[in-house]
Amino acid sequence: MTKKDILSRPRGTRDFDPKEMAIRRAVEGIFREVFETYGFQEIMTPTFERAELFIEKSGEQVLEEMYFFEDKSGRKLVLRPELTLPTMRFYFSELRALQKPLKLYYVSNVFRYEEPQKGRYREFWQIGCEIIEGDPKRTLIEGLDIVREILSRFKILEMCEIKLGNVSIVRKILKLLGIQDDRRIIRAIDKDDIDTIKSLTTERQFKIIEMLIKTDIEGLKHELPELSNELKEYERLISELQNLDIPVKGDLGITRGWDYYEGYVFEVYAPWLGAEKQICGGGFYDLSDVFEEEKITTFGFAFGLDRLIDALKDANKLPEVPRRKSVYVVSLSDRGFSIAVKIIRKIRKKGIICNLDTRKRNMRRALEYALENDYDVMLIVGDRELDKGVISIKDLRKNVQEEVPLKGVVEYVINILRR
RNA sequence: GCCGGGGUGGGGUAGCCUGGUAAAUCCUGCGGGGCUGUGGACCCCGCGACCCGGGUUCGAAUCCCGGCUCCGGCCCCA
Repeated sequence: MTKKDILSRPRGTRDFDPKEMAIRRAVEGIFREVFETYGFQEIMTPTFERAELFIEKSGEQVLEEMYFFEDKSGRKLVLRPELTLPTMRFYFSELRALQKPLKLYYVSNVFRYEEPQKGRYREFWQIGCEIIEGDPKRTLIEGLDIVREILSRFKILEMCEIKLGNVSIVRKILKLLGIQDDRRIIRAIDKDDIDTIKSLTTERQFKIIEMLIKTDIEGLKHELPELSNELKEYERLISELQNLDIPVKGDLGITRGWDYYEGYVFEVYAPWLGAEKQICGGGFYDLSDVFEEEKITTFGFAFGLDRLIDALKDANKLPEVPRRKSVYVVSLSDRGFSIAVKIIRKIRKKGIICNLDTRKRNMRRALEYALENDYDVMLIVGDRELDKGVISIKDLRKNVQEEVPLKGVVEYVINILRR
């Protein structure tokens, strides 16, 4: 293990410097505000879970894409690859007594063992929510309205696409065509892979699946009259959402993780991101079999924080990071330093960002430092001042300096910062 | 798992094709000084790097092989 090895990060992980963190916190803050104004409450679940929680649904092979390990007593564990299953586990084990609809949100890191590339990391952050129990139609409208609000707060609503599909309809169509849960076809539908579909289907099946991909509702209604009620409802819902200024587009080709989704599903795209342009996805799901519980209405979605931030950067729509007023204190002697510590304590108590020179810089460099780092005020605690019982206070914005008696310093500083 | 392009001080780079003078360019950063206590300037000094391992060669940052890793594209995506 060389020094270089020790200094390198695990593949697919990132460090965030102060500048980046300020952006992330600002973005996160907007999410929190929207979720809370919509009546959601925050939860947090463990970073790792029993592997069985995730295997139960999709089988052992999903371990391939997860960080899997055993603890000292041989318990099989994984770093969580998503947050819907942990949230529902939490719900069924401890939260079921809470009143419904239960609206929960989370901001958490998740882990997937995949090849990193643009917009894909092995550790990334999801901000999402779940709505547990409620009328499905109202839940969908409420859910998509939050998505609309979030996109609107970030000023990218008009630039994004929200596509609404329905995996139950897709499933029924395939069943009516005599195709039984064929993952290859479903995958091909998701990717608009016409050639694969053609090679796997008869002429009539192909014709109808093509209608499905194109979301040709009229054509489907004509070919599959058994489904006309559901298709009509789908159309009606889309136009209702549009009337509510939620710009969804119907797209029956959206299949998402076929495994637990059921009913309406949606995805949000930021088309300017290229290959990995999906920034949000979700829908209704059914985990009753995993937890051996009665079926209840559950809906959720998650934004990929990292991708959203990429999208905001590329579109030049990053939220403003609020700037706080700040004070820099320079002391030119050890005697001055201990006086400075006492003064700075009082200023900090007022909630003002305050820093002091702990490097023994000379006056010139200290001033340069304060200016380069955008401080508003600089206090000079030097022997010359202390002999007179004062402190020099420099307004760095106006470039004026005054000597102020020790007792009046805090008030004087606050006064300058108020301007 | 596959394909393509990269990895040179803390950050950004030149050098690589066409190996060679004492092992490296420029910008920036950082520290100090000029200026013994005051404006981001300027000047000076200092700090600091060829991803790792093998090979070819008298000689490798440079060429070859392998690995790691980063970027991008596939595959996959609970």
